[in-house]
Amino acid sequence: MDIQRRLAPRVSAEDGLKGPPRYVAGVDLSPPGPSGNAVGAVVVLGLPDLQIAEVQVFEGKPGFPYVPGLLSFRELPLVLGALERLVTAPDLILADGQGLAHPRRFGIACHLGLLTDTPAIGCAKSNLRGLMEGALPPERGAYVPLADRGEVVGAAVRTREYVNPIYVSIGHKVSLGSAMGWVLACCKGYRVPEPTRLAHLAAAGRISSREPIVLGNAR
DNA sequence: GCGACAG
DNA sequence: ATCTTGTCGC
Repeated sequence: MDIQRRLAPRVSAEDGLKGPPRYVAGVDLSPPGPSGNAVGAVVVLGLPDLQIAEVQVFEGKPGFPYVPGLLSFRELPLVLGALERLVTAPDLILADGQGLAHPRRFGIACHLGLLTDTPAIGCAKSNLRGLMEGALPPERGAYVPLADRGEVVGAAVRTREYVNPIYVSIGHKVSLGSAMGWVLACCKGYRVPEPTRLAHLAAAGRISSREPIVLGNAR
């Protein structure tokens, strides 16, 4: 997509945060239901406690199919709808997908960061672009750079001992080193960061609005 | 041409 | 994203 190639140069890898973020948001989109509608969700957490500060959702019909490399065009319209309902402005946004680790260096985290002019980080559960430079040690916090076409586009980060890594890459207004630090600060016992994990639950309707934190495993 | 392919 | 039982506990 030409839009991605045109916007990619506007991504900033400089740290845009003065100190640690006070509010971190996670965003996600549910799969479409029987009606064809999906739900974009945003969950804002306070740092360093990771307590829920606010939850917002926005339901509608995705206007774009899932195409690898074009995820942001499917997910962002509904996610932005949820973000516009926020009262609590996040200092940092975590997206479920890639940032720079993308064929055109413009994954969903870059797109979201530019559109909101907010520091953003991509946290994907699987790899899309880049090869791990070496072996990944098994302990939490270990990481190896992801290289693609001679550039470091992100890192595979072990967020729990002995579990598969997540793929962290820059979205906007953040350095890779800071991004990895904040992602780890957001991981509390699960493979994925709390903000995106909770956004996933909120999109699925498993989190009502604000107060109760639903327990780990239920069906 | 072939393979790979975030959610 | 989804399809699914038993198995394991770093």
